[in-house]
Amino acid sequence: MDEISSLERRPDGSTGPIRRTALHDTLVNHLRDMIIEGDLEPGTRLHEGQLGEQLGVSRTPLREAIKYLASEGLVELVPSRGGVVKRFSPKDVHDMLTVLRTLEELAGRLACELASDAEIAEARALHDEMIVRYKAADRLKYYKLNQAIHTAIVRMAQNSSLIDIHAMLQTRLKRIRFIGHEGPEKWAASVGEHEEMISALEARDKARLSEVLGRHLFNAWDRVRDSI
Amino acid sequence: MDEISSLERRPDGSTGPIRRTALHDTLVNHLRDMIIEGDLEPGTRLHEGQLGEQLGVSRTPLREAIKYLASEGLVELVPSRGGVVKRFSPKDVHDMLTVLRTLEELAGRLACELASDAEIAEARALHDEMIVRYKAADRLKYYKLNQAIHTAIVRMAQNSSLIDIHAMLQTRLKRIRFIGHEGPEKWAASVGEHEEMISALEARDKARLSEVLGRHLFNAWDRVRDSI
DNA sequence: CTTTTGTATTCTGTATGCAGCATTTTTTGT
DNA sequence: ACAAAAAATGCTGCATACAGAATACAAAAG
Repeated sequence: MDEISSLERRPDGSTGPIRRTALHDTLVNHLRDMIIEGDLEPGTRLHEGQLGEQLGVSRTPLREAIKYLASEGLVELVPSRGGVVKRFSPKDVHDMLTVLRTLEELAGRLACELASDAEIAEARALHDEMIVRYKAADRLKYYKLNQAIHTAIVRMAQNSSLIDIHAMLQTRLKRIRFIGHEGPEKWAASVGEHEEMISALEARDKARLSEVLGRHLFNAWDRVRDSI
Repeated sequence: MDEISSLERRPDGSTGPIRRTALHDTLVNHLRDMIIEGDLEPGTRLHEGQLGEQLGVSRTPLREAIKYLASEGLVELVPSRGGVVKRFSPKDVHDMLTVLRTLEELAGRLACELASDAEIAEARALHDEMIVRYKAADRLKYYKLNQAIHTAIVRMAQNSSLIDIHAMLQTRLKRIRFIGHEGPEKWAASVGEHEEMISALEARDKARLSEVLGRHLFNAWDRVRDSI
């Protein structure tokens, strides 16, 4: 069963006045996940009737969600043909990574200035946990913690616009990263870069953190470029 | 009369099969303009019934447009209260400018590497035209050309993601800039920076162009910070 | 006079219906 | 048998209709 309605139910059994979480958000998140995880491949038309039936909602909220995702850049709107899952060329990915790199370098500098000691400790905790997952070869959890660390560093920069745009680019790239599973030696290199990142952050070494973050993304590109 | 339908009519009197431009795009652009130009002030609820009647469209496409703008960041979606024009705090603006600055610095470096001579010549032409408008004290045309030059430099970087995000930030900031009318001496300073920009671009001097672009935006912030 | 509660209105959220465009299949003419 | 035209199908785009939530207002109780 893939119906959205099940996701609407409140997790806790509380009895207060039921404030239904807006269907819109649920739909957007659901569709976004379907695109990222490859359930909807690039080039696929988002068939309103069929998709709506599958998810258990009518066409109207579905259309609104599709328009929303179009503005996010995951979906392309073709006149009188509706929404189509956007296809990213290797150059598109490279372009996104170039921008992401610049933004993370900025985030690194700001984070060194503005982060609280507590925040840095949290990042260290995430990192240590990630290392555990790495040694256990738990790819999925490693991947999630990896993302969480990058997001944490961006949050420490305390710049809402930066947070927004970074999240947007991460989302667009998620699908790509989902595919690009690197081999053991490249994985090790990635972990090494993360070690550097954390120690630079703890030392509040702007230049070094910024440099590592940039190098990290550049290497990430090298690691996945063949699989696109 | 403010009806959208009038905007749908084709400007030329051609007789071929009428391919109606999608109402969605028209509506999005119209609403965006209304927000930027202050017809819809920050905090205003986007009243679907009333607004739809005013524009001569039904609620359905209007809602879709509102959702789209929400994803763009100009509108906030409040559950069971619909769309509200987003209000930017001074810190929000500062945050956006910080990001924009980093992106323009990147664009400047890339442009020096990748731009064709023809493109640089075009930018110079825009600049010269802008100077003419400046001397004529034609604020509106000056402003438009100013924007066009920045956009042109970003385009020269030939990075689609950079172009997208830059455009998004420019849109969000447009409303602010619309207000921030600086005095004569500050205006002159801005023009001076533009002179530097163009000559750095013509010399393909990465470091200098990047530096000027950054300084330019930083100064722009100083020029408008009081009027927010 | 203030506060609270019940009711009415208004607006959002969702569903459905209809018209037009695109594409595919069928039919007709050579 | 092949090509071109015409019909049929399916989907999107927009409008309308209905249900539920929030707010505003009024009346009653303290």
